[in-house]
Amino acid sequence: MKPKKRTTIYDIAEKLNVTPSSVSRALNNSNYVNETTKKLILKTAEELNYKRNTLASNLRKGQSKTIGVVVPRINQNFFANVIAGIEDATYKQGYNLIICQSNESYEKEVQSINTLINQHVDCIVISVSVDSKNYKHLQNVLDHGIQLIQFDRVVEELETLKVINDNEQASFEAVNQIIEQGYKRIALLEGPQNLAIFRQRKTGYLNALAKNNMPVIDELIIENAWTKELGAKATRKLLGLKQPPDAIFASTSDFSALGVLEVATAMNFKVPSQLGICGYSNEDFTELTSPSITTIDQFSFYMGKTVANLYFQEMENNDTIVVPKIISIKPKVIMRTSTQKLKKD
Amino acid sequence: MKPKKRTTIYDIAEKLNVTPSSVSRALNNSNYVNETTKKLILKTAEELNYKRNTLASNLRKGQSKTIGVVVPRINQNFFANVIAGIEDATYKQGYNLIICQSNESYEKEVQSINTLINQHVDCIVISVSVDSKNYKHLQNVLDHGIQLIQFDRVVEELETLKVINDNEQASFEAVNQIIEQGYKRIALLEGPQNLAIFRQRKTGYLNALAKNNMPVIDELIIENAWTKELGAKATRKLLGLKQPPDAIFASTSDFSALGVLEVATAMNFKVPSQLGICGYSNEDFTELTSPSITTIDQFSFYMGKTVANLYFQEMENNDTIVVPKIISIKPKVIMRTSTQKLKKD
DNA sequence: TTTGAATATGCAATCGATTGTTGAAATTTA
DNA sequence: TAAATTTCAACAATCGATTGCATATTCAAA
Repeated sequence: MKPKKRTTIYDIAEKLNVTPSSVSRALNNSNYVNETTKKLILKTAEELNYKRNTLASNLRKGQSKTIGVVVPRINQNFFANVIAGIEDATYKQGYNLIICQSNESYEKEVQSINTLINQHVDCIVISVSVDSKNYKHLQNVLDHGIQLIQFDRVVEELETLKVINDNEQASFEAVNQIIEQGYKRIALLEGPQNLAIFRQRKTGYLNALAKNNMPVIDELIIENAWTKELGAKATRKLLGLKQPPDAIFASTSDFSALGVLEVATAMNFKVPSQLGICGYSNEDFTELTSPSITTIDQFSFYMGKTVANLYFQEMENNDTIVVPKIISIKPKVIMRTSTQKLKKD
Repeated sequence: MKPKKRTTIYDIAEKLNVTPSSVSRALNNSNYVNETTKKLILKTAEELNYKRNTLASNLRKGQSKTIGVVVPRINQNFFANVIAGIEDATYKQGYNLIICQSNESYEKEVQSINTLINQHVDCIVISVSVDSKNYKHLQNVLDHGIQLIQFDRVVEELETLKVINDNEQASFEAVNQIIEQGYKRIALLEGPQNLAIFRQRKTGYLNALAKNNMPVIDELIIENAWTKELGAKATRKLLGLKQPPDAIFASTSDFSALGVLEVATAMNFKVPSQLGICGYSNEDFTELTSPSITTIDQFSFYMGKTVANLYFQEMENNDTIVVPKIISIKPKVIMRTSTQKLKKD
């Protein structure tokens, strides 16, 4: 590929015998150019197939109109939807998106952050990896005067803009509904407790038990069961107990819930009559399994849009002091067959 | 957010009483700096929390180490996986990804391309939208000396690097296997024929019929049935025929196949005994439906990696002329329950 | 006709990093 | 000791666009 010479404002200027300044002004639709000259410049630019060099422009203007996004995995439904939502909103404002995935690795997360700082992005949007050990790298973002917005998996101690789900409330409601269906021994598959979202979901579970005067049974709470495989493993253990649970709340993810369902089916536990199952995230597949899986919808696309709009909104009152703001979106329990012990009304 | 002053090479230079040139050379690990000075500069850079301004660097060097990606939808499994694959490979080379989604709209596709040209990306990777009317915008990419790689949905007339699936062959094999299972009247749901991939899949279908001496029955070929809803609609029509098909090949997508399955179930057609169903793409959900859906795996993640590596490879022999190269990946038929009319061996 | 304002354009510095050229100092070789 | 060579660092131009300041031109008002 030969690196072709691209037309610049100098080329246009030379051709028309004006200065680059005027060309620049014309292209930026400034008032300080004669209407006739402006039209002529625009026409010539078109003819020469001129494309502004954003690099140069950004360098001069000290901003990049670019937002960096760091997520654990691009190809996970929830994150893909959030990104789609962000893209949808930012595109309309003429902003670009640079996407990085951390692959749940702390090192890669740090490197991604550094790249984005180097790129002079105007804002960094992040959902931290499980593996996140500390938040020096996030502090660094702030130190560089770059707006930082955390979503979903947030570091609570760090005071930044945040868009989160009300995990505790959602979890509380889900467990409540499970109890209403008549389940008595509800197991919990919990996620890595270093992440706030998983702690909150656990709290919601505990609160629901307490409200219904149900005891907390330690052997029914399984740590770190947040993938399909770990969910399956946990289920094998749970269903092998002397007193197995009659419902399993996979608070970590729908993938985990899928593991539960597969093992339950293999072990000949009838779902939902003998075993209720509830997941988290409303992945597309949850309505396609048989039985379909009860889950919690997080409004991921909307979440993405909210993140983007939060940024634009904060941009506007840039003179005032930044108040760490938290937007909490209330997720919705999607009741499906896997927890329908009672007949439907 | 106050736009903080960031440390530049000038700050470092001033502090150490050397010139910016030396700082630059030290940071780039050039040999033309004294080893002691180099260490000192590196140490000071660290202390001052220096981060290279990639904009300036890129402007000067005339390259951006950035690859632009345009896909119809980010949050569609196939594309998300391809992107993840691209990201995986480019990240290792220190490249960044700018992602745009066309939302299947020609206008947005053109705009996205223009943005990427402005951004001086080194390469543009695209899978065109259904709505793509012409390819002036793609030609424009080439005119600007930017490497262009098309994948999956490619414009055949345009001679660029391409990474595609062998759609015809895959389609041929799938239909063959369906025939081997004993199905006699196989319907085809075809996609918009302006896209080559859909034409190829149709050809594969026709070839398989011909090879098995089976007639082409016009009323069994349904145009433009490429979403879940259109797939469902087509199925209602097909199953209402005097002589309904005993198998439906949704060559367009798994979503379409899902529509088929739902309608078939609703209309009390037994799958696979009365009706065989085959989709395309191996979306995650296809193994979770009941029955699970036979489909074709396109190795999406691998496809992404291939695209990225193709670029890096072409970069190396940049002095030679660019030969339009096509890499064809052979997809794999995933035989599942939905077409298992015969007992398994 | 003169003054003043409004309008248009040019000049030159700037954003931050890179790099070819040049020259001084240090080192090696004769 | 002188000459030749190597090593290191400074200087200055450059990438392309933007913008504050200064100047020139035009036009209307006095």
